[in-house]
Amino acid sequence: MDETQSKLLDAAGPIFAEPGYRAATVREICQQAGTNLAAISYHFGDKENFYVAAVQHAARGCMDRVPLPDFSGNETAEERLHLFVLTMLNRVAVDHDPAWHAQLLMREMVLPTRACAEFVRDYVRPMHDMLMSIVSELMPGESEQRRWLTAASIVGQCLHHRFGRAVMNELAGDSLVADISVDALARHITEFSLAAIGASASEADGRLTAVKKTRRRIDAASGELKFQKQRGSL
Amino acid sequence: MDETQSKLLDAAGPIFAEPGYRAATVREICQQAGTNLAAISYHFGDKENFYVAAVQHAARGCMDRVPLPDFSGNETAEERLHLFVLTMLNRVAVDHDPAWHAQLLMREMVLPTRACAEFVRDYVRPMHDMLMSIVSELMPGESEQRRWLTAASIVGQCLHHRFGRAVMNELAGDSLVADISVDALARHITEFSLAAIGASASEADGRLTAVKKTRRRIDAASGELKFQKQRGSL
DNA sequence: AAGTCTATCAAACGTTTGTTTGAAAGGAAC
DNA sequence: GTTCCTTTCAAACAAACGTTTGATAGACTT
Repeated sequence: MDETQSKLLDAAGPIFAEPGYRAATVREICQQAGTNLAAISYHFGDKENFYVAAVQHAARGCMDRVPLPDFSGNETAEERLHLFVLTMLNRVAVDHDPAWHAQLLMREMVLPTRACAEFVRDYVRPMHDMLMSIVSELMPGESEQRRWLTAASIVGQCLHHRFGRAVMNELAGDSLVADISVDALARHITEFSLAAIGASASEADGRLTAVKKTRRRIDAASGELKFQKQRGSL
Repeated sequence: MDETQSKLLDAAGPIFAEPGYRAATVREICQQAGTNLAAISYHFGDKENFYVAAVQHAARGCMDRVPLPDFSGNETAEERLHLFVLTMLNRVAVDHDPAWHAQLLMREMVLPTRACAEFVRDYVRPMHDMLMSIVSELMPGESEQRRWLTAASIVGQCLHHRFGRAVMNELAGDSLVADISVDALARHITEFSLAAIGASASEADGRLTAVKKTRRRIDAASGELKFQKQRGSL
């Protein structure tokens, strides 16, 4: 990977993520990257190809920063679900140092473009497969559609704390009710879902040693985990 | 309301909803509305004010089409939750005749603009209050934050079938696993949430007469309830 | 040392953008 | 019929956009 291309992709992320594709100008991106105006056309052909590359770049960055947990094999399904939820929240709901990785990917999810298929294949599919295997183990004998719906319920709970953030902040006002740590959030979603499935949530709550280990690893890698306020513009 | 303004707002909805604010041109909107190019500047000042008006217009349209249920008072909390979920899904997850109402509002939710505060006040807040009262009745004695988290879990499940639709279609491929009716979806989310809360889901499932009545009313008002594929462009 | 390929640069290109302008048209009031 | 106010219209405006151009400099090959 050329150095100029890296600089362009890094500079493009926040600009594509914040005001969107159309509002982002190649002039601003190039200026931010410290390159010439013609650099994008030269290296990527045109703006649209460059955007697709930026989405892939964001997906790689997001996966590198918060990798999927690799289970040793002796965790219970409940523990694995808790770890999955925690990982997912750290990927999408938490603003890490460069916050635009997740922002750009979430934009791609709601407003899919040409980059969507690849995004699903590289980023979404692995998470989906992992969750489906956990859910299948938690509710054996159920139909595939019921497991699919259950997975959708779990994912929806996680994603809501990204997509609904602006509205929830507006809704909560000065109340501290929406101010909650990622760990508490993961615990709630896990217990909520386990109770819904019918498994014993309290049973899973007792032995979460593996969760604590991974949580520490994520904390160390990502530094600040607090939520940020966001207010967009037109 | 002037007739020209109505025509402009109606024409603007799908154009603002589909490619977004920046990509929408006043020329195309005016041409679609059959008005002169200067009409938007004349009646609304500038494009940004006009966009805010379009969002308000969409919110009114969406609330008129799928009004909140007015409970007679003798429904159980479980029935009320089921009705609420069904209403919410019909508002956000289903593409009605003019599909752009919900599209524009969901865009406003994820990418908030100046129109967000008013959108929350008029559209989101009433739904939130209703859900919170139901949840409070379902889990008495719990802290406000736990009720808030529970409400977020329920709302997140509903919204996911709008925000995650493109990705879920891509994920499901040719499989029919993601092809599900709104009624079945509402039933799943309601049972899932009731089980999570700890209330008896089967108890609520037995007597859903009020639900059936309202569902018929919604069906009659909205006609086609099937999901639509959507594939965006840059 | 001459030739070749690649990357960068300032400048300019043609288009499209939101907005403004001044004239023209339509009523309502008197 | 004259005046006044609102609305519509075609035309033009300046600004910003993505992209292209031709020149320049450097690195590598022969």
